[in-house]
Amino acid sequence: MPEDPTRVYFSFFNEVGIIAQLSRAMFEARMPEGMLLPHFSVLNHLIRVGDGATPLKLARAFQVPKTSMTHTLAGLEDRALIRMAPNPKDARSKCVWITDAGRVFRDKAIASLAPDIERLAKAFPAGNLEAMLPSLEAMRKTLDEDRSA
Amino acid sequence: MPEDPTRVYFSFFNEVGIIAQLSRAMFEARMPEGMLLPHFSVLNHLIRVGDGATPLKLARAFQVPKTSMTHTLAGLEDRALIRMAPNPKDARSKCVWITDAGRVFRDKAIASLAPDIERLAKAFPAGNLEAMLPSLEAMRKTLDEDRSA
DNA sequence: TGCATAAAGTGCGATATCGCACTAAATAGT
DNA sequence: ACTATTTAGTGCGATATCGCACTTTATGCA
Repeated sequence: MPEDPTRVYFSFFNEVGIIAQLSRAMFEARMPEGMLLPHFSVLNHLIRVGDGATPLKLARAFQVPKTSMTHTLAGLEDRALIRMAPNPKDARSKCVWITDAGRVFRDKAIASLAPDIERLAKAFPAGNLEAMLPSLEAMRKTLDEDRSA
Repeated sequence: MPEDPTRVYFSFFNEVGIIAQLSRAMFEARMPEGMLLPHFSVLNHLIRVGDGATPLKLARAFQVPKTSMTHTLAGLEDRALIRMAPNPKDARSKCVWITDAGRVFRDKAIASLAPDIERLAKAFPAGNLEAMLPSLEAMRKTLDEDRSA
């Protein structure tokens, strides 16, 4: 019974959409007033991948329009969690550096999320998720390339 | 090498978030001006699950605040794709019915998405996705129950 | 029955998101 | 070297999203 394949895609994207929504809400419930998931995501990225990248690089990494990244970075800079310096290699451009306060914030945020993760882990062991990661990455890349094409 | 389990959750939610974002953009690129994914999703739901439900029921089905659903339904009603009638069982409430125009719109939308799905299916066969569906549903339900608790 | 509480829907305000178009700077092609 | 084109970032405007508070109706409880 080869079910209507279209249905499978719709179901998949529907589930993914709701999970994204709910997990984001869960994250943001732990954040201090005005701090949103994108703020945290950028800080996390700066630490994991390294800082000094340009806003455009970050926008591409997160697959958001550059105007959205500008907005997110402005919020982080206002709170002194990042610092924006002119790019010595390109005067049109900037470099984004995380500050000490930014590192502290990121660490605290992760710590504050621990209870949620732990609770989730009980119902949904990490190994279970890990198995899905390669497929999800593949799908993300497919959509990504499709978009650019 | 039992990697930091927290990392796994972060990666998972990160991938899911980007997929949700990109797939939504792909969908909306096919929609006529002003029609968004939530509009389509509601129409699709009304057909698949059946219409006559209240706005609150729909809000819960999609895990969005009821104000968001009010907004989405208003858009659909303005375009005469749904009809809102008073709920005979409860004067506070309403019932949402899909119109003929709504059915036509939904069918056309699906048809217009076919090329995208087909393209995706080449890089990412439906069977591959189908395998993930049970896990995704389980995660969605976990988050859902967690939220209500 | 009468009153307190809860629930359904919406108006309003705040803000995140994002497309468009602009400026300034780099790059390509002659 | 000069001009045309491309690129990085952002201001602006439109709108989706969502929290809060309010109205109206239902429900629970004495």
